[in-house]
Amino acid sequence: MALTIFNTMTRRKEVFVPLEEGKASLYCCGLTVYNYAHVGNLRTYVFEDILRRVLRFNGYAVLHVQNVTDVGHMTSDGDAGEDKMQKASERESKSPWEIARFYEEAAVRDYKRLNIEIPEVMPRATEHIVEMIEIIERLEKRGYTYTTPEAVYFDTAKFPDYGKMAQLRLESQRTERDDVILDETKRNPSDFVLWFLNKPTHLMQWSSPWGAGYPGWHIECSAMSMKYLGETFDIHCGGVDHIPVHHTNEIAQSECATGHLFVRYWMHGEFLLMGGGKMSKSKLLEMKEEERPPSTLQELIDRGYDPLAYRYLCLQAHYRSEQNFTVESLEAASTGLRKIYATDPSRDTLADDAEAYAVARQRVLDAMNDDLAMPQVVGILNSYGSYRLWIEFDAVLGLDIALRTQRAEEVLPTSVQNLIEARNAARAAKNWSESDALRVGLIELGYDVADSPQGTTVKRRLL
RNA sequence: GGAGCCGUACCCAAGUGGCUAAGGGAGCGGACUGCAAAUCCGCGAUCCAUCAGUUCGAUUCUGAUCGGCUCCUCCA
Repeated sequence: MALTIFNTMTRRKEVFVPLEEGKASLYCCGLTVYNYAHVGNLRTYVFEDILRRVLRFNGYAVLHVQNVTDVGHMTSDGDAGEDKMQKASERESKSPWEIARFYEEAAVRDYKRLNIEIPEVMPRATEHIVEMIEIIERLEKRGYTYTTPEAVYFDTAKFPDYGKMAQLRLESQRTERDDVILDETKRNPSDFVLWFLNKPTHLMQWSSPWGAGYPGWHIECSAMSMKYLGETFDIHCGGVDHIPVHHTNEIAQSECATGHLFVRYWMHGEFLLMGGGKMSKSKLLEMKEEERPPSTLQELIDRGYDPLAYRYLCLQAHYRSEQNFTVESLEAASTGLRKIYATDPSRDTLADDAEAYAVARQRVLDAMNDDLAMPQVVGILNSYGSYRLWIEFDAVLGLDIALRTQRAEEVLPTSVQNLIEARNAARAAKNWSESDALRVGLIELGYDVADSPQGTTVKRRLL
């Protein structure tokens, strides 16, 4: 089965045909570096990692770009909102640049722990101001902009296809809510900022043809994606929340600047839910201690979970479905992954039957290529329980199966050996209380103890 | 006010107009063990929120109702 992916633009599954044979260009809206990535962010990055691995499994050379948003932007298009970079900067008494680097490094660390492959290019917004200005100039030349004392705006009325992907009906988009601050200098509510002007309190400032200021939020993705992937490229990813605003605006400014198609396939990852809704600080605080799932990868690790258990959990829900994240589901994933690691290569009957193996392999491949149906992939793999099959598809799953199963062969430290000897002696003497106490000691050190007719085996716990 | 999504066993979660509604975890039964843990084997929804309708036949299509969520505002 040819690789098929769901394109948000057409709302249909489409066969993936790249622009250039054998190559796949991929841009993922990425890191905002004013705080640690939370597990919800990470779910989306895991999805994108699976996508790049599936593309490669299908033989494509992948060029994957993920931006680093290190410019803070105002919450609203006006001047009244809070800027998250600036806020973090004040909170931690560091410059915005230091904040950005710090959290960028933290994110890369999370990536590695989750076996998320580092994208080939991770451009920083602050290092591409020139490219952004160039695009705004192109837009200006073509008559798509207007300038007020507040900012240079994109005039959405000039782009008839505006809001096409999000299926926005602009006439009914007029917000009724009073918590949204409107910028009175805008011509249309949907117009958005390309370049902010006259914001003296903003810490990051650059000079531009329109005056000192800083870029609007959306322009960085247009500038950096086109710089590294070309004016038209294959796949653009992000969270579903980006569909109505961010990606809608990216399409508008990119296509108006170049005059042709920006992205061929749009893919969006759904949200991770906590406590029945999108995760938020207030919601987390409302939850009881024992029911509150970890919200960052570090917290997850501190609470004794393996990062790959979280990755495995992500694989068990489809990327286009919301996923409930609970302590219980994380526990379940953890146990499930441990059992995968316990798969016995010597009992792999499927591996010896070439025909049956080919059938099984094809089933998995078909599921994987059907819009990344990873829950089905995992389901099929679990039902076969074939070590060889797990290993082959671990190239996509990224669960370190070969590595972890081999680790069980390692030599035990002498302190552990001594405990085992002592316990064996106690067992020979049928001194069960002593034997049990020694076993507790071994378990506390992180070892599994198993007594069988063939003797006692002790293995380090993997998860 | 507008747009859209979802509701499958105790939990997480696939799926299909009609063969036995995946898979995982928990639970239960058994094997193993001195007892355990781990592991292995077996069991689990006559039913897919509710109510109508379309259909020879619907969990899967349509409509309504109830419940939950998301977006329209920075957001994965």
